[in-house]
Amino acid sequence: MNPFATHFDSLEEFADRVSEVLQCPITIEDANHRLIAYSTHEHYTDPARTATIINRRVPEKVINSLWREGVIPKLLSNREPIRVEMISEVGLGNRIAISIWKNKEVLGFIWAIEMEQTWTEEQFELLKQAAKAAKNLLLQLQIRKHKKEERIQEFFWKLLTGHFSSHNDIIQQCHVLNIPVYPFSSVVIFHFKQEIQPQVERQIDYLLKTTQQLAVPLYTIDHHRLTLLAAPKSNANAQADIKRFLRSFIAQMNERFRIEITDGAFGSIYECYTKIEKSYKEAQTVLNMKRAFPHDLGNVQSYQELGMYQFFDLLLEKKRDGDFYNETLEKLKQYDNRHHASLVKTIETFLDHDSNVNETAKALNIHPNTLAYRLKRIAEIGEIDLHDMNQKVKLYIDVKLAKYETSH
Amino acid sequence: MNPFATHFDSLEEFADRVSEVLQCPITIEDANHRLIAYSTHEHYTDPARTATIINRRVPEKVINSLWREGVIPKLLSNREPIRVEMISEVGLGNRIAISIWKNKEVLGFIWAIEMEQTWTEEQFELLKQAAKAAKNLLLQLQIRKHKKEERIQEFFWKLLTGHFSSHNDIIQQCHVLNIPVYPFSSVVIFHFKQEIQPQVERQIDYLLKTTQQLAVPLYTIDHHRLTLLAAPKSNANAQADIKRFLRSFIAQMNERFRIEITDGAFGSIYECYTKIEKSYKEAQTVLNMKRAFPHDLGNVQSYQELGMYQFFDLLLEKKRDGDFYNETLEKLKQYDNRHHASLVKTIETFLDHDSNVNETAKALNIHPNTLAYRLKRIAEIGEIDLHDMNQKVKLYIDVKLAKYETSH
DNA sequence: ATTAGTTTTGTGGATTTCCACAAAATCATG
DNA sequence: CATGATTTTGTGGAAATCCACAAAACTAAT
Repeated sequence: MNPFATHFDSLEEFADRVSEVLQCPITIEDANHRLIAYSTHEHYTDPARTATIINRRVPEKVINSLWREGVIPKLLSNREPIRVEMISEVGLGNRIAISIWKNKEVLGFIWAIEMEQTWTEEQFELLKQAAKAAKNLLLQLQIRKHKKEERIQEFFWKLLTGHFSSHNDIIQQCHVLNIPVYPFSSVVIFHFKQEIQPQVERQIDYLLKTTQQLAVPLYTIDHHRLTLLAAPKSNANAQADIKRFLRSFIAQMNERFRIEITDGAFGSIYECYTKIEKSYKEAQTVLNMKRAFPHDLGNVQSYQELGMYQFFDLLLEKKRDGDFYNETLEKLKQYDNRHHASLVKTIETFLDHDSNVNETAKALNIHPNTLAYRLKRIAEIGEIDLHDMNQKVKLYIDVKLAKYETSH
Repeated sequence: MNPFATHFDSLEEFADRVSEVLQCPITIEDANHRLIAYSTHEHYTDPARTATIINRRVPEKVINSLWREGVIPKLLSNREPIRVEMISEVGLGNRIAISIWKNKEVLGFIWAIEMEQTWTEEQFELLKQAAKAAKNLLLQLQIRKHKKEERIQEFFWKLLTGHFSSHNDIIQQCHVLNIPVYPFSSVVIFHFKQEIQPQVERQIDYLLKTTQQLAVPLYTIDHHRLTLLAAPKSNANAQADIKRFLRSFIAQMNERFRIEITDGAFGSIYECYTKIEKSYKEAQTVLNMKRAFPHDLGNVQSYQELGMYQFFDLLLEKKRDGDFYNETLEKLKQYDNRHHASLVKTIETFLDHDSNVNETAKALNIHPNTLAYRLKRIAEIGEIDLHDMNQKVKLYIDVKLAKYETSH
């Protein structure tokens, strides 16, 4: 006899019924640990549950603990209820949990708190039945969500490609689509090693929905790329917050799902939503430049950090028009060719290392005096004063620009 | 009785007649020391005269000597014949010279060599008569020249403004207009302190026609500016040759005529005549940048030396579009405003002096440790690594660009 | 192979730069 | 004007950079 084989008007009603049957507080989450429903009978409740109910989602540090303890991996691979030992650092009491399945996909979880008495075999059996019953209720939710999701996707692409010209129009649309609005935002792009498969999409969704480092009101997936709108909490260290998010997102995708992300980048942080297009372009520029200069821009992620490479596309265009002939560089190249030397490589490395002789010598595996000699020759042959910032800047840009041109 | 009161078919005939009458070699030059005619009777001839005849103009070093000795100034202010002592360093024998006048303008000169016998009063008188007779002959020459000059002016402006698209068309036009063609050329612009008056135009013409450091096939004058096409002799040190020309032209205008030239600049050196337009634009860019950055570009003359400022117009355009927001710079500016400090000035000077602490401290009149402290603060406040070339370059450009923007 | 010219590496000392610490001066603010 | 924070200047020693000189290695010709 199944106590859940009746019709429920809402998921709340269902949660209350499960709670009644099992005599303990019940929480139902979706696959991304968003709160879907919770029982309201008066029972003891642990701090983790309270926090979950208040924020309408499970706190990130709780999720992280559960991953570390192997609880969530077990739930994702196993249809049986499992007992979860107390994790007092994050306020989690003794729990019983079970995942809700549809075919091979996890739709959500039911969490129970194990009260004074240890659960009987019968109680475990009842929880399994509850999980089966929850499946249909969750499916209905999902269908409603999918329809909305499509409209949101289209809206996001319009934002990215600069389809709107008024900030207020955008805000209004957000309200209609129930997209939260934040004061500051930046476009983030991740480049994945493999093309992103539907299963990975769910994993991405999972991480984005569970992260609380910053808000991700919108995201979209396209081939190898995940593009999202990131809203840092404060403006003060927004830059740093986004960087931290990038790092942890890449790490978690790898640790939890063995998905490799080759690269991540983000554009400037803007207040006006019409600037999302610009931020998107900037993020793309960062990715392009990182591909062209993997060595130079290895740990650059933001458009700000891109420095002089910000305007390389502009310069390349002019260079293609035949401008920017650099006499010094041409003379050095010529010398390199005629005497198969490597003056250009030498000056590039020297400038890469902030004109520091020792560091450069190490990087080139040559004696510091050798470097000094070469620099003397470079100054002579290229007719350049290596203590003149303007000349050095021009030469540095031209060297890198020449590389950029051939890398295209 | 005037022995020159007859009709002469050519100036050569006239020169021979003067030579006959005075019993010595005669050379007639225009106001720019170009050879107009010379006598062919067999007499002793000094090396200076030989060289003049072969090159069809007086060698520059001879002209320079004559200026230094005060001979030419005297000829330009005085209608009497004068005796010129031998200047053996430049191969000049004992000479008698007189200027040819029309109203208040000197049209040219007659030079005689004083042979063994010292000239009599009568001979001086005959030379004066010859000078008067030469006037009409020279005037006819001038009229022919003026007409041609107008067509050449128009042609030069067309070249400067990119009116022609084929190199060969241009060369052909040059042949028609009798303009010599050179393998390499660059556009030079001089900016004069005062608007250029007709009298100064003649002085410019004089210097340009007499210089032999490089060829000046074309030039034009417009308000404060003299624009000319300079053809260096060799390609090897063309850059240096043009620089030398600039320096000496400015010096000579000042020394000889008390005319002040505020600035001079030149574009890249091109082979193809269609690139004259580009060289002209480049020279203009140099002048504009020098006006905006007098301190930074004090002794820059060529487009090559302009370095990174070459593309400032391009960058400014983008900056006006709202790109190139530099977080570091904004933070420093903000700090400067709030605490009326001078971090921006400090970092600018530091970068101006190639990141050299001691030099910068001297330039700012502060203790090196003060500078070190400020640099530490700059790194903290601007969140910049002052050993990262890329970041430094970006900051340097943005600092200068901000100045450029306000200077407009 | 020889040879002159160029490049690399090594050595040692003069000079400069860098840092840590501290005192003095200045500034902001109640 | 008292106070604490920030900035400037001073001192001295460790570390690094620079430079001159020379030997060795290498190259490109004859």
